Amino acid sequence: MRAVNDVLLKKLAVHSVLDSEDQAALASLSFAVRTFARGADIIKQGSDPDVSVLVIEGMVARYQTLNSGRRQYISFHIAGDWPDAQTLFIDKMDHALCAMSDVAIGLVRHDALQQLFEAKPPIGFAVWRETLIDAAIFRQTIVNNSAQPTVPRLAHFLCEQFYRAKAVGLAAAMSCQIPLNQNQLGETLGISVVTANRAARALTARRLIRWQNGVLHIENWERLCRLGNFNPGYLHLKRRLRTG
Amino acid sequence: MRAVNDVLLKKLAVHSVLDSEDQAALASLSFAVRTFARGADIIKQGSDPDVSVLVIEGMVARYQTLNSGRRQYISFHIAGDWPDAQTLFIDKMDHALCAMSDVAIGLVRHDALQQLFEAKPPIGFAVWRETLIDAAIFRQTIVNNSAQPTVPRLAHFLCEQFYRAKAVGLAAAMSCQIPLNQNQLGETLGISVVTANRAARALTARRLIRWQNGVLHIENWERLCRLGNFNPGYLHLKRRLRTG
DNA sequence: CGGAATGTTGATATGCCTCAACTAAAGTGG
DNA sequence: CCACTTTAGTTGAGGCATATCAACATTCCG
Repeated sequence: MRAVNDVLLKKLAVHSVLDSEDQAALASLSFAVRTFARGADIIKQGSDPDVSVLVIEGMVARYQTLNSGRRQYISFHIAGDWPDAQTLFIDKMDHALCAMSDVAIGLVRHDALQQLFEAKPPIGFAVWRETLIDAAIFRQTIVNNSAQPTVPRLAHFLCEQFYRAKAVGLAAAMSCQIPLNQNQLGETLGISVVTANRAARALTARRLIRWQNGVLHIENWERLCRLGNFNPGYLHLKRRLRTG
Repeated sequence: MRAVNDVLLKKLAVHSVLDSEDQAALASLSFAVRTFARGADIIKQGSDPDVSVLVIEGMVARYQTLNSGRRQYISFHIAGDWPDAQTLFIDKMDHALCAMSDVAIGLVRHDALQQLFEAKPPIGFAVWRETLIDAAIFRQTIVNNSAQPTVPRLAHFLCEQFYRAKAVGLAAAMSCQIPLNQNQLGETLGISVVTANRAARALTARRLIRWQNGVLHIENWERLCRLGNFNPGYLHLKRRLRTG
């Protein structure tokens, strides 16, 4: 397993520039490492956590449960992501956090973070920036789930996951891990399982992807992006990635 | 027209606690005031603004334009809101900002803000908190637009708009301004104009609302909330509001 | 007065949902 | 090791909610 502070530094470096003093301060943050099995809840909706979660390994997701019992997944997070920097200045969780695969996470106390941000504003700005990129991803999800038919919607979703994995070095040349089953996929895109299945088959039939056992292979990146109207600008990376 | 800094102070006070020194620092921020006519673009998608926008009067919206030409509205903002605190640490606008009604806005330079945040971290935290609440609203919009049928979806949208207006003193006992036409409503909820019309008629027919000329009257708050599965927790106000 | 923007309604088409059955793969316990 | 159950994926059929098309009503504004 990679060292916690390492994961964090590397991730922030993708988006922000920190001097060596700031980096040292970051490295001195103390994290408690915990693991969760696939499917487990990490933070429950309605709770009031005093710690923040950093993903070290695996994939975690935010979701909400509706009165009908249906779940709606909101976003997915991989190593280096900080899914509840979102909750730093917020009292009560308006959603839950769960493990999509077996995961390792680092926990750091909110008050320790707040002290660090007061002492080193640039670090606070870097983390703030992370939360703003998160928000940009939410906005894009609103657009994708509200305004695209199912097949482009799935295409866009896959493009985003792959591109983000690539950006932090977690993707192979043309493949990455997306450990969702088709039921969860439906609850992500706001469609039924059957429609999720048919959308996935449609992309496979057109030879744009292969997707088995939680591993996505992209067969035609160019066309997949075009079909999904995917344009990575909203991810606000410092530079375009090479995608084969 | 209300004084710019006044609007800002009052809004932050709804969510955060600032001491008198911080308040003084905030009051000293200098804003350039500008007005826009209904329908005008305030910031274009793809631009790289060096100023931040504070809404002083009227309603502004974020939206994206799809390749098909269809617009998807993402969020709406009223006096006191800071719609692009979201873009403070972000280079390029991934969406546009437009005026839904005639509006007045205050502009403040990014670098002035950043200096203020370095000098007075609590102010930065308060604004950060604002952006996190914005993000919470985005999350809820994902859930609403992805997982609710059209009539509850509209109900939820109206509940949110009214509740937010109420929270900052911009709503009458049981009514507030929602200056959208039915075309824009459709582009907000991800449905066609016709369906938007029928959803609005359905709520009217059930005597839950009246909605004319951009003014929404709520006839039965209780039932509207229940129908829309609206629970205001995600707005993260310090206390529940009295809603008659 | 005429034209544009907006709201309303009906008819038809269609994309997606639900229901249901079946296959395949992966545990699990005797 | 094999029978059994569970989980996940796949496919077809029929129904329903929403989109599209089209016409008309209403209001606003020049």
